[in-house]
Parts: sequence; C-alpha cells; structure tokens
Amino acid sequence: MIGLADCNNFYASCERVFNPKLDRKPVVVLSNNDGCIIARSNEAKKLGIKMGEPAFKIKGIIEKHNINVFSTNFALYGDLSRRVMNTFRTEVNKMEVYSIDEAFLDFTDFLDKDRLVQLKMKVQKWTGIPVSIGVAKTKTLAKVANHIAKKHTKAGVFIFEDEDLVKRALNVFPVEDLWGIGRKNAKRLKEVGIHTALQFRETNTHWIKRNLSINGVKLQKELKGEICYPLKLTTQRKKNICTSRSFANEINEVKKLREAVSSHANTCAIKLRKEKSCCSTVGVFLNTNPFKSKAEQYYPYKMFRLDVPTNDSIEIVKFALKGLDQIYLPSYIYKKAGVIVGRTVPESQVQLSLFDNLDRDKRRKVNSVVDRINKRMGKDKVKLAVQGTGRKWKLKQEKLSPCYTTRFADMLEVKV
DNA sequence: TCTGGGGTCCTAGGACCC
DNA sequence: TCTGGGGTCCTAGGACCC
Repeated sequence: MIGLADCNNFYASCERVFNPKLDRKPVVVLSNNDGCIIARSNEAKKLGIKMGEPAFKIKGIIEKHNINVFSTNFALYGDLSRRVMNTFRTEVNKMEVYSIDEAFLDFTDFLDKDRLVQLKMKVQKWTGIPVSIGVAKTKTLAKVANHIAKKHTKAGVFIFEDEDLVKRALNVFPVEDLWGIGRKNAKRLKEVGIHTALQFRETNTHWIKRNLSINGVKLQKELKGEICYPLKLTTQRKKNICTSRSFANEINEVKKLREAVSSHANTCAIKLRKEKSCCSTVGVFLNTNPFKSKAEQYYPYKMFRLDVPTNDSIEIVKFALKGLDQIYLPSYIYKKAGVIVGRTVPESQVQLSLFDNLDRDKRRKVNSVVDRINKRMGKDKVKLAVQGTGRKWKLKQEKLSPCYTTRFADMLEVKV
C-alpha cells in the first residue's frame, strides 16, 4: 500500500508555527512580488478567497475580515518541509518526496489506522505542521484517499481498505479533481458526459488513449488498482533549471535588464553546482506585461548550445548576456526576465572538447571558493560586478515574516 | 497602481538516414 | 499519367503537476 501524506494549507500553516496569534484566524500567503494568493488557511477558504486570485482584487475582503497576509518566505517553508520529511523518515523505510508539502510513503508493512494517526500526531508535535494521510494501492488512489482524509474525516487519515469502498468513493469523486486531469481534459470529459472518477474508470480505453494520450490510460489503470507510477526512491537529477522573476516595476533600460539577467544566470549556475550537474544549453527570455492588453506583446527567447557542459557562473552569465543583447528591443517595456539552463549532465561525466581553451580547473576553484564564502557569510556577499549593487529590478515583498529557523538574527527570543 | 515560479512528460511534424 | 517503405532524432507546443 502507498500513502500520500500532504501538509494542510502548508505555507499558511508554516506562518502559524512561530506565530500562534494566527491560530483560528484567516491567513493567506502571496506569490512572489506579492501578486497572487498561493495559500489559504481554512478560515480564509471559508471567506471565499480563491487559489491564484490576484491580491489587489480582494483588497476589500482582506481589510474587511482582517485577514493576515504574508509575502512568500521560501527559506522558512523549505526548512519546515525538510523537518516534516525527516519526521516521516523516522516511521517508514521507503518514501518519495514529491513536492515541498507532499510525500508518498511505502506502507507495505504498515496497514494500521492507529499507527497512521500516531504518525500524523508526531509530525504535528515535532514540527507544528498539520498533515493528512491517504492510503491505497496506487498513487492516484492515495491522492483520492488523501482528499477524503482532509475533507471528510476528523482524524485526518483514510485508508481504501477494499474495492467496494474505492468504488463508492469514486462514484462521488468529481473527475476534475483526479490527479492528472487538468482544466482542458476535464472540459473535454464533461462534454461527453463523464463527470465522476468512476465513469472515467469505466470509459473505453481506446477513447481515452486517443483523447488523453498514454497518461489517461495510466490514470485509468491506477484507478483500477494497477500501479503505473511506482515510488521513485532515488532523487533524480533535474533536466532543466530555470530562474526568473517579474519586476516590481516594468523595465525598459538594458542596463537594469543586464543586472537582472546576470543575477538569474548566476543563480542557475549556483543551483547547478548544488546538484553537481553541468548544463549543455543556456537560454534567456524576456516578457512584456501580458495584462496590458493594449500594449504590443513580445516574448523573445534565445538559446545557446555549449561545446562543453558547464556550471561556471562566469561562462553561464556570459552566454545569457549575449542572448539578451540579441533579443532586447528598446521599443518594449519588460515585466519579466529569466534564464533557463538545460540538458544537464553529471559534473563527473562532462565530455571535453578538443578545441576548448578555457582553464576549467581554475574556474572550478574560483566557483567553489565563492560558494564557500557565500555559504558562510550570506547570499550574494561575493558576486559578479555585472550583477550590479542595487537590485533595481527588485521584487515587491512587503509582508515578509522572519526566517525563524534559518537566520540567527531572526530567531525568536523567549523571555523567562 | 496591482496578476508567481519551477518543473515533467507526451505528441505531431519536420529533417534526416538507408 | 505514373514516384516506397522503414526508421531515428529533434523541437515546439501543449498538457499536467506543485
């Protein structure tokens, strides 16, 4: 049996851990740039606040109901996520960390509701984060079980013990809530009269293959209890890494864009080195503001293939800036810029080029010294001059909570 | 005024090979 | 008038996920 453990309203719950005044009060967390709602406490959900809604549109509701609003604080959420996952690890032998707030747990020898409840309580006690756990034969069914655990049980745990229970649950489970059915496919399915998960499970497989591709067929099998998505027990190297940000204020000057792009490129290089990967492609893109319907839109992208895969900051920044020069047009005003590095290979398996004249050994040493200094003294203490000093393209983050667990200056003080 | 960021996988179609 | 059959690889775009 496979369990899906999912943190309830994760980011909102994280904000509560060190700020108990927020208990039972509505809490929302905003996306980067304080743009959209990306997490809501149950109280906020009850007020009708929707996922992904732009914050400025619900300003009235926020003020009227005294909703507690937070900018996104990934240092905090990432660290609490690590703690939650480590707590799971104390109880199961095999698990797959699926996202920042979810893990698939191997419950092959663990089918006991009381132990599930205990696990849930342990996470709550050790980390302060509430979780729900659903258990079933496959990942897809575990997702359904998790839904039920969250919405219809007090204990927050639910097990699909037999096929009859599965069938009854699928019969009332909306097809659009299935894992792998998105907006487009949900619409398509409803048009032909498929509204519930059970109806989907009984649909002709050829029709599903034709209309939803092989993924739809796998989904159908998983609903029947046949595993198509086994637990991934080894962490996979990322195939692409992207760093991008919207600007708080739109930008036209190429100098500021160069600062933003080189910073994103440098971040990509740092992420690569952390993964012990090198990339074989470097791409850069710009976006105008898509919400300005009157303005002419421009979404350029330029990618380079490298002769020798690299994770050197200087080299990746150079390619990104070269791309920027090729796509930048002064007649547009830009809202977003980003860098994508792709086709990664393990650092230890880089194919050298006969015509390479870069002293890669030296660069490797420089990067590792810079990484070490920044780890010890703080992010960006040492950076490339082209990144600039001002971060004039800065994000909007007006409601940021402290990094309680990852920065000494932000630690809570207890007076006794 | 104000609208996020980071991923994966699949498919069709084009280019190329023999 | 009439022009085969069987492959691989790559890419862009679209779907999905959190």
